[in-house]
Amino acid sequence: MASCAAAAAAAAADGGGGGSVVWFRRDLRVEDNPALSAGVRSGEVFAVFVWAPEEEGHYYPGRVSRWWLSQSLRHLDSSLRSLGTSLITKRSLDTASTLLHVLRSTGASNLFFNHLYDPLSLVRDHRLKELLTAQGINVRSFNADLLYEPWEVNDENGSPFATFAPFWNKCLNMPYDPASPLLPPKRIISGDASRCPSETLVFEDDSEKGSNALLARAWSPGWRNADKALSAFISGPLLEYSVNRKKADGATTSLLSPHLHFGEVSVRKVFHLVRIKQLVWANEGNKAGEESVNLFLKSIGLREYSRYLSFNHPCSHERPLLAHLRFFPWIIDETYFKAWRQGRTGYPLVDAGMRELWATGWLHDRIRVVVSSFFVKVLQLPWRWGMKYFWDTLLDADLESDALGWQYITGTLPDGRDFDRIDNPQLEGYKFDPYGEYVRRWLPELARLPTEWIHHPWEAPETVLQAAGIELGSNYPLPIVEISAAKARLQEALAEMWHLDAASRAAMENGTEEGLGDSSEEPLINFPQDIQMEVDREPVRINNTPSADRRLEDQMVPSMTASLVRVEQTVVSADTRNNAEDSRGEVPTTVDFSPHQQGDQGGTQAGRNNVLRQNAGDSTAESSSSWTERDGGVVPVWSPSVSSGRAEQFVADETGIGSGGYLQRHPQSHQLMNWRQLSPTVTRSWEVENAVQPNAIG
DNA sequence: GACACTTTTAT
DNA sequence: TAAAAGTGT
Repeated sequence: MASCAAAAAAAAADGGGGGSVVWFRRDLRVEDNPALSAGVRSGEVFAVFVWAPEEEGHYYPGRVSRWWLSQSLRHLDSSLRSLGTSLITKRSLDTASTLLHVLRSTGASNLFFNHLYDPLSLVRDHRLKELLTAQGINVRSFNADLLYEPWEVNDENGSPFATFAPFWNKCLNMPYDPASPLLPPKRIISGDASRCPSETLVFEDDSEKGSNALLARAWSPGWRNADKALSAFISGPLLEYSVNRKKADGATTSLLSPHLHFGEVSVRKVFHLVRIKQLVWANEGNKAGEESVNLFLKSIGLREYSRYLSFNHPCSHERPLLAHLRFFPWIIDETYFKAWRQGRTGYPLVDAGMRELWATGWLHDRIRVVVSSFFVKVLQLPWRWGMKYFWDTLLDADLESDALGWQYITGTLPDGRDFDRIDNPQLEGYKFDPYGEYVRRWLPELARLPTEWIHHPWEAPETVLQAAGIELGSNYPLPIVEISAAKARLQEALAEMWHLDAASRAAMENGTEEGLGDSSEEPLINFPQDIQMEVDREPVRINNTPSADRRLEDQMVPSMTASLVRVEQTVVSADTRNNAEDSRGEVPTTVDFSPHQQGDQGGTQAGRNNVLRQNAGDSTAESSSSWTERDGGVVPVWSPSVSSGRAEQFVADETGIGSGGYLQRHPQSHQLMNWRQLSPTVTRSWEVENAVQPNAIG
C-alpha cells in the first residue's frame, strides 16, 4: 500500500489527477476538515453527500435527527457555494456504487473522506475502499472526529484500555498534542458537475413538518452556528460548569452534542480553545474555572471513549461487554415500555425527563442517567430497547455514545455502575431539582403541588392533592412499580442470572456445549419491531393551559405493535454467516500493528510514520482485517466474517477482571467480551495486565 | 501534620 | 457502597 500512499502524495503535490470527490458524512463543516483540505490541495473538488439511510438497518435516523441533518446540509451547501462550489446530493440504496457512479460521471480520480467509528461505517467504509481502489480510484481517509485515533491510545503493553479513567488519563498525557485545527479553505476550485446532477433529498414527511418547525426555535444547526455555540459556551457557562453540574436544565451545559455528532464543530478545536481558556484561568489562580474545564473535557473524553469502545468492541451497541449479562431475565413488557416513553411512570423526575425528551429531542446528561437507570433497574426492560428509543428521539442520537451510556448504566462495562443498586428517583429529584421547577415545567398536571411533595406525590395527603387538582391514578399515575418491590425483584433476577451463568459455565467445562456453541450466546431480544411513531397531528406544545397535558398524552407518543414483540433468540444482523443483505460486520480481528512514536513533522495529521503490517496468517481470524498505510494517516480496514459463525465472536476471554461489590461474589463471571478478536499478541499482553482495575465495580 | 468526621461522586 | 476529597479538631 506504500505505493498507493506515494501516488496520493504525488497527486496532492502536482494538483492534477482529474479532481477529487470529497465525501461528506458526519463532518459537515469546512473548517478543520482534513478530507476537504486534501481535496482542495489536489485541485478540482466535487463535494458529495450520499443519503442511504436504509444501509443503517435498525438505526435509520429518527425524525429529529433527520431534521438536523437536513438543516446542516443546507448550511454546508451555502458555505461551499460562497467558497466556489456546491454540495452534490445523492439518494442511494448502496453508497459504494453511488460513489463509484459519481466518480465515473465526474471523471474524478480521488476519493477523500473522514473516518467514522460506528460498526456499520467501519465495515461499509472498508468494503468501499477495497472496491474503489480495485477500480483504480485513489482513496484516502482521515481523522476528523477524534483527538486521537483509537489505535493510537494504548497502555504500556500496547493493549487497549478497558476502563475509562486510564484511557482518558493517557489521552491527556500523550507525548504529542492532538492535531491543530485546520483553517477553512479560502476558495475551492469546483469541478464540472454538469454530468452528475444533485438529487433532491427528502428528510421529513408531511406529518413531521409541524413538529420539526418547532425545533428550529430552539436549535440552529450548521457549522457556523456550532462555532457560535462553542464561543458562547466558552465565554459563558464554561466557568460555572462544575458548580452547575447538578442542575437538570440545559442552560448550564454546552449544548454542543448535536453539533458534535454531525461534525459541525471539530473536537480538536473545542479541545484547543477550552485548554487555552484553562491556561488563562490557571494563571489567574481561578481554581473553579480550571476545575470546570477538567470536567467539561472529561465529557469530551467520554465521547472519545465511546468511539474507542466501538472500535475495539464493534458489538457494543447490541451486546453487553461483560458476558454474564446475557443471562439477565429481562422483563418483556410493552405496557411498561409505553408508560416510560409517555412519561407516565408515576415518578415525577423520570416522567418530566421523558416528556422533555419527546418534546425537544434533548435531555440533560443527568436526566439521561435517571431515566435510563429507571428503565433498566426498576422496570427491568431490555436496555437495547431503551437505547433504540433514545436513538429515535434524541437530537444528538449517536450510536457510540448511546451504547456507552446504556452499557454503563446496565453495569456491563468493567467500570460501569453496580447493577444491584437502584437509584431512587425521589431522592434524585430533590438532588437535581430541589425546588421542583423542572418537574413543574414538564408535568403541568403537577404544577400546583408544593415542593415538599413534588417528587413523591403518592405520599402527599389527600387534602394537598385536592388543592393541587391532582387525582392520582387519574390525571397523574401512581408509581408503576414501587421501589422496594423493584429492589426485591431485581435481586431475584440477578440471582437467576448468576445461576444460569454458572450453569452455562459448568456445562461448558464438561464439554457439553461443544466448541462454545450457540447456546452460550445471549439471546438477543429484538427491538419491538422498529418503534413506530404515531403521526404527530400538531406541534408539541408545552404550556400551562389545562389542556396541555391532554394534548401531550395523545400526540405523537410512539407506539409499538404488540404482536411484533419478539423474544425468541433470533439472530439479528450480528450474524454474518448468511445474511448478505444486512451484513454489518462485527469483528475486527487480528489487528496487529506496531505503532511507532508519532513524530510531528509539522504536518497536521498524527499517525504519520506508523509502521503497519498485515497479519494474515492467524488461523483464528474470522474476518480479515488489515492496516493500511496511507498518506497522512493510518487507516484500519475491516471486513466482516466470511467463514465461521459468530459463536466465537462473543466468547469471553478466559481472563476475569474486576473486584468488589457483587462481582466479587461472582468473580468468574466478570469477563470482558470480544477480546478474542484481538490479535494473539494483544490478547496476551492483556492477560498479563488484567489484574489491575483500581476502579472496578464495587 | 495526624486524626476523625462528613460530603461527594462515580462512565 | 466505598473511595476520595473536604472539614474541623
